Amino acid sequence: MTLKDIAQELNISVSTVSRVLNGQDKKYRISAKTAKRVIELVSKHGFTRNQVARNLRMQKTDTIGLVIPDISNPFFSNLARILEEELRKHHKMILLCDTLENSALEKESIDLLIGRKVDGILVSSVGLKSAHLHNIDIPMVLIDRYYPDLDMPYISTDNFKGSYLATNYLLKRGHKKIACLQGLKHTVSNSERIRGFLQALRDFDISEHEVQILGDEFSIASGYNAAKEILTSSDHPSVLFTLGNQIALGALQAITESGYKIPDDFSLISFDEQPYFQLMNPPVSTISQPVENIAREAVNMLIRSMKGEEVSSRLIAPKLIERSSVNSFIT
Amino acid sequence: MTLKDIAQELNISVSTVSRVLNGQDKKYRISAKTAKRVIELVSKHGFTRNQVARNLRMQKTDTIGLVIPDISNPFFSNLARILEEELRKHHKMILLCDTLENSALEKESIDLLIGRKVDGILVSSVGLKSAHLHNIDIPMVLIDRYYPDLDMPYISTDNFKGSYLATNYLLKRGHKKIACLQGLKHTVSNSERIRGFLQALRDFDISEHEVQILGDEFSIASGYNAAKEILTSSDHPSVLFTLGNQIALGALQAITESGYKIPDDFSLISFDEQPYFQLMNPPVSTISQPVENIAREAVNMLIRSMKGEEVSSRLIAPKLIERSSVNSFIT
DNA sequence: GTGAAAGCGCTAACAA
DNA sequence: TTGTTAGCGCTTTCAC
Repeated sequence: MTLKDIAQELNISVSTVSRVLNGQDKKYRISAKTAKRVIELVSKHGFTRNQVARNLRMQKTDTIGLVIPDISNPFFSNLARILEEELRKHHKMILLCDTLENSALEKESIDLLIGRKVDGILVSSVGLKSAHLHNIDIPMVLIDRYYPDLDMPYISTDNFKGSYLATNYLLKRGHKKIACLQGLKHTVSNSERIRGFLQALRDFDISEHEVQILGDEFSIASGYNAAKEILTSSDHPSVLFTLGNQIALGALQAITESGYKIPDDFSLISFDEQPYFQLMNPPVSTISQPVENIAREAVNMLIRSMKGEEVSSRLIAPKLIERSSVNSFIT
Repeated sequence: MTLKDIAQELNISVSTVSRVLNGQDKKYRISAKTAKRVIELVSKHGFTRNQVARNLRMQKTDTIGLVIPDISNPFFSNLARILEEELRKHHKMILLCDTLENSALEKESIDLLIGRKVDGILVSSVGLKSAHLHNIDIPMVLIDRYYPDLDMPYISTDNFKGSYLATNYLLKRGHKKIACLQGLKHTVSNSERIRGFLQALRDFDISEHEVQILGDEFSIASGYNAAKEILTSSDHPSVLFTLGNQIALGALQAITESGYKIPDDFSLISFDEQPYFQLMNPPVSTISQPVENIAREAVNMLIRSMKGEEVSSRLIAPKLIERSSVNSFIT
């Protein structure tokens, strides 16, 4: 069923139908009677107008591309949930692209979104390179994973600060040998967290040589493997600092399997709070990211950017949640 | 940039450009030279053809609507991840609709998807009523949440069986007073789980009056509140059976806060395995849903349904994962 | 107060 | 081997 069908059935023109359906009957001074006839027929038949045709004509789609590395990671699924909610307020739908932390897929996804003429793109870039983000003339906001030197607005946790906070906390409690279990190298989230980690060490006059940095993915498997390696090495650190919630899960699994106890044998602190951390044995101290703020602000920025306004990037400070997974050597 | 621009620049017709871009140059015997000129220009300018126009002309969009109650629930985000991966193999993208467990939003979402002319819809229905799913002439597969008496293919966990399995396990270990913490009433997942629970009781000659059923959402908050109510009541059950992963998280939180120990004070078993359950104190026994199978099969069914093939519904049996959160009174 | 018609960018039937 | 053209369903300018 199309506007044309309705027009024919009522013996009026498609333009009139279109106008009524767009609530422009006042504006075009269409008689209340005609408007009523249209409305009634439409609701009787349950007609929904063809958005594809409309999008083509209007040169906009009311669709936003969401490009994220892994929707099954609770950090991103929480983000997605709020983004969706906020975007709906602006009558926009989300085209979802999960890039599986793969740069090639990310590039491909963005090309697909451009072809589909989305009105804007929210992307949490895998992050190794940003070439595919240049010269895109669709409003775009980087979220969580950004490129500091790319001229494109971003909104993210202040990963440096968060990591500094965590490391400083460890150092103040007398930890000197720290093993840092990182995520995907060369992503900003990871390198900023590493940077914060190293800066805190430096401020405490601890040499980088006393710490270890292991792992290569924001995944359970990577956390598990890295932790296993640590546990079987002769030179034990006193604490593990995991740079993501999934990494922590993997590390905890390895520790549990090996029969070690937290915090007696190893302390643990993790980036990226999740509800289950407080229920672990013992409850795990974490750095909590302002997911809700990030999501709302991202939509805000994108919408403004779509209106042609200038928007400036922002980093939001995370918080330390102290629980009982970190031992203290200071009396 | 459009096909027309390219055509003009090369002094050929749009149809030739279109044909080359669709890889139909052989079919239409377009000279290798012409084809090459097109390809070169296109790659030089980084042209992506307008899918909106193409979709209108082709009467299909290569887009699938995904309608789920809560993308932030790990069960659904895991599902979404695999669905996305599978659909990409068929060159389909996902339009995401999170209904926030709200029937009105679900109806609205489906209408929007119909307007956008998606090629198919995957829906995990909130479930209270199914009226809005009647008379939809787009291929549709129900996933996880279905309507048994609606003539629409579905794929889901066998919730009855899973719940029976869990309850039977409890009963065999001597539990008689069970508190069941349910999710959203009138959703199939919930009512089937309740049915399995009650059936197991009946098979053990235990009266329904000896058990409690509390809660009303698949959320942390609902689990927390229900558990609080149980903990403060005079008539303690020996075990909590939570019907969803989020409910379990809430219940565990309440138990921990109240200072009770699992399984000494209360036993606990939960529907819907997640990685963190094995890391709890103590590790929580669960019913594990075959998420990956469900996702792959859903896509399979939808694709076949889009080809006009008949597809039949299926329930997949879940598994019991025994850990140490359930006490035994049998010696 | 309403209608005719152009055109969004593409594909494909038909023509040459 | 390539071009012309109709038309997908809608919005909107211009005309009456």
